[in-house]
Amino acid sequence: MRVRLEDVARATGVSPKTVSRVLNEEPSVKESTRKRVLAAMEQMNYRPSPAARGLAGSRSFLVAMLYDNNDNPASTYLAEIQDGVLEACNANRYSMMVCPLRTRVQDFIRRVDALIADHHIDGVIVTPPLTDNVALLRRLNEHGVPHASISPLRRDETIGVRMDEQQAAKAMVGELVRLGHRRIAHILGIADHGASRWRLAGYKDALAEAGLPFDPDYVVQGQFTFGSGVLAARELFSRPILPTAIFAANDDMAAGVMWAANERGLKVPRDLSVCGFDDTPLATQLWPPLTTVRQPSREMGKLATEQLMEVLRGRGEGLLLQVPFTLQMRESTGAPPSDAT
Amino acid sequence: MRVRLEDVARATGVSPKTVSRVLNEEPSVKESTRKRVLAAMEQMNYRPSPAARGLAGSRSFLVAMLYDNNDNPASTYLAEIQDGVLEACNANRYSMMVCPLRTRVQDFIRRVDALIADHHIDGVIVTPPLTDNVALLRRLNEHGVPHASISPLRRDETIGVRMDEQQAAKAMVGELVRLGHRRIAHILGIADHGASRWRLAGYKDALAEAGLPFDPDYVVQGQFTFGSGVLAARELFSRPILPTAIFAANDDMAAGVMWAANERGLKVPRDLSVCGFDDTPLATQLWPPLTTVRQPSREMGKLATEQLMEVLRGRGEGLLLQVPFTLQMRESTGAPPSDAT
DNA sequence: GGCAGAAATGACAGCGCTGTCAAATTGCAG
DNA sequence: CTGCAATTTGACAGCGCTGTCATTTCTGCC
Repeated sequence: MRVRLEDVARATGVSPKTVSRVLNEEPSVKESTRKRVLAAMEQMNYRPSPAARGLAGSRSFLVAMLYDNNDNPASTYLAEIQDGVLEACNANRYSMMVCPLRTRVQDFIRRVDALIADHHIDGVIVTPPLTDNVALLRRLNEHGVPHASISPLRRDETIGVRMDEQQAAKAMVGELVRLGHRRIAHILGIADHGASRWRLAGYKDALAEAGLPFDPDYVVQGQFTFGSGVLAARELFSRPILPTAIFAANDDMAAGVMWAANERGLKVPRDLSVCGFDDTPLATQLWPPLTTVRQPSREMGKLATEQLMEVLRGRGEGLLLQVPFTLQMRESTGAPPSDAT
Repeated sequence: MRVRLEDVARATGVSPKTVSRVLNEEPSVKESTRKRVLAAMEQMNYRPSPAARGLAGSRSFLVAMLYDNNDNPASTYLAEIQDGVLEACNANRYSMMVCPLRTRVQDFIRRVDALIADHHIDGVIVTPPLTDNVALLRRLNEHGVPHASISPLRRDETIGVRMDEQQAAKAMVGELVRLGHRRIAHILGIADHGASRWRLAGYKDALAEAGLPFDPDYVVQGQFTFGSGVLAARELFSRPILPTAIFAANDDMAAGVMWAANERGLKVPRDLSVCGFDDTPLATQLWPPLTTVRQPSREMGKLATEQLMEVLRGRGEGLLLQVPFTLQMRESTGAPPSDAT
């Protein structure tokens, strides 16, 4: 039948417990013994039973990735993160479960309780916007389940990975300034998402640095969706003096802006420059292709998971890493119209 | 501590084994006993330990969703399916694992072996294009692991869910004919994908029904990607007589066609009608919004999983269901230019 | 060389459930 | 009522691993 730990023990001439120690990378095993055991495991193609390990021990070698099923960020974003998380899990011999949460439903916390109780989840990866859900985070702490966050709003007491979105937004808008734009509008994301705050802050920073005034009329609320981008752009187009560039807080809204521009007969980038944030596949599927900020989502999923692993393996506290951003200058941005004041 | 099966047994005054029987919905339990046990479970908030069940029994209550990580169909498509699968799993008290496979890598089959051996996977959901990977299917059969497919190429000996893509494609192209088009081109998907074959077949059917000739020059190879759509469209635009409508085998390629049309100064739909297949979010993020065929991916994931559950629960053989399609007529299609011959 | 203390290993029970098979209970014909 | 089969329930071992604690082996040092 199946090769068991006991079989490996017999083959190596040690006790099952010692093989177990090797398996769990416990330190108190003589190097020579470890080598022999590992060789036998390899040779016999031994594969530990997760069920037995979970039952006997306290660990399940299971990680859950939580995501919000209401305010769904672009699914491509989540899919990429999931890919990265999975990669890191596999590398560490962990398994992953995905767990969509409907935060709008009253007892979504119950789902978390059930998940943890049922499966003895060892650790959790939290994706935006759940990263800022205090009820969720409190619950995870109560359960004593370590978690790593991707782009969390708060930077203290949190491990995981982030990108300096404020700097990125500042750089993006700075680029617009460099192209000659003076009237730059911004479309906000959903109010309480960290992404929205940072991107707005970066926008303001860039204006300040360029000595441009901050005009509240040029900042319109959006919801991160294509449709909200269309509406926001229409609103901006109703201003007495039109902006020459619009920085949308994400790509979907930027796509909406381009639609609205088309609608109004504005040619991008000749009459209006448009840029977004995230660099989703959509960015290169628009015409013209969208200038945006590239965010390495896959990599971020992987890094956050690796930090979680540090904790799970008891190797340390885990860090909040920071990954670099890249500006993707494409054809949706250009110099402002020459007749612009 | 944790409420165990034994605790429920004691509270009900029956043996643990009887509680176990109730838990597993075994038939040989008197109705009155079952009710009492279920009540106690509910009242004590009993949650069975998957680890213990997996260890003692032969079942793991785990389902794996396999997908191809090379020829990745649009990630939104997979995300939707995943959502549906997850929903059905939860409803049946099963858990789900996701498992990306790199079929191009020599030993991807090993990953499947490992998955099944490690986790004692009870059943598998196979997504396109893995549904047609004979090596994979053979392996699953060797392992004796039941599987349900989503849009499989073969219709025999397979359970899961499909859509009549050929009929859908025929209807779509038929719609173009009705609008007055006579020169309708088609952009193929990746050669060995079922989706490509069916959509081509439907295209041919519609031409035949309309009494239009099939012109091989109007059928160009694509790869399901945006870029390949651009290239294919350029090729079509090099024909001595241009088509008045292009039916691309999926939305991404249709988006590419629209880009290429723009490039060439063709106005959609005035000069050229464009339509796709799948109704991904992209379809409504284009300008003009894309006419396409809606495929209920989420629903399909759910239905396929439910069929798998039928088998896992020993309630039957499972069926290959068929779901209806819907034509989404949007603004990328219209009457052909009046000067068209 | 002998001894304390550290390092390495092992014995054993038990995690929470289910499979097997035996026992008790029920239903029903005679 | 009895007897026999069908139905319902229970006793018990054991799935494959790890925690606890005892035991053995190895150090360095007087």
